[in-house]
Amino acid sequence: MNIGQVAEASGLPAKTIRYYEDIGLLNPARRANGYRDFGGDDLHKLTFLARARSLGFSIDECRTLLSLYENRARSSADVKAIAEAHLSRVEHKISELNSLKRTLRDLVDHCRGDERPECPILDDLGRGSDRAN
Amino acid sequence: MNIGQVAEASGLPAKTIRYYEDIGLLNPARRANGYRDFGGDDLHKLTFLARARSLGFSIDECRTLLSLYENRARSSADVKAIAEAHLSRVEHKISELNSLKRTLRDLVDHCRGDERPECPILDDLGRGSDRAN
DNA sequence: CTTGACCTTCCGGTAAGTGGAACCATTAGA
DNA sequence: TCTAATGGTTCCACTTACCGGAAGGTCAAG
Repeated sequence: MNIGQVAEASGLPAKTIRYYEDIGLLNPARRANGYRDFGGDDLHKLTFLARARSLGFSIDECRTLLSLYENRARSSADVKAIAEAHLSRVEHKISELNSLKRTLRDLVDHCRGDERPECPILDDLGRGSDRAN
Repeated sequence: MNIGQVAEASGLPAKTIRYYEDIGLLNPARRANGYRDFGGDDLHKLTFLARARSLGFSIDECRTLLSLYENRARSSADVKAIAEAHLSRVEHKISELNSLKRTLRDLVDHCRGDERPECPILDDLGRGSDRAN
């Protein structure tokens, strides 16, 4: 398959696929004309990567996950550890964003949003860091 | 004040302050010896920026916010619009992360995490995109 | 006079790609 | 057969918001 076809099939942009090859996640064969020649296993890797990336795993985690995927002697504990670490990162981020959201909501709700210059949002930003959060 | 002192006072690293000058957020005076010489207004700007950045506003938004802050003829509506846009970005991100979290939680909960290779997480990643989310 | 802390600029790197230029290959149509 | 369209190729620059480090200038203290 040409790159356009695996791009279509995997849902990843061709640019991204080339990039993945560049950083060594992939090693597709080459034809005589220099074109990449992707096999079914390459496509499979790419869909694996697409899914893993869509779950927010970093490229480095994807690399490890992929090697575990291809290693029949793996321990599921290793996979789970990566996923749990990622999950707690996500949970941490969510709580950060929730606290951010409350602050922003509060600021926004107190601003009239009219043609006048008075603005509690700017007041907050301008008033150093002596606040309650 | 020297950069180390405003860094201390604003809570921003000196590197960041130089960067902010570089991208035109700031224009501190210079002494004869080439050292930056920060005034009270510079420090005020920096604390404004530190707070705005900590609320997750982009540098570009900070630039706009700062110019509104310094513009006595502003409309609070302009400020509010920026904050609301940011708030909805945050809310959007939160809901994305929540759905991600559910998926990851589900995957993690179904993985034994032992020394055996069987792993529902890898099964999911490897099984194309024919799933329910 | 030297040591150490502080300042300066500049270069490179980060994550994960995206956009574009310049160029080659393949194929369909006039 | 020429040409145009489409789709490959490589390489370089750009993105965000900085951080790390090198090479070197400045300043106060001992």
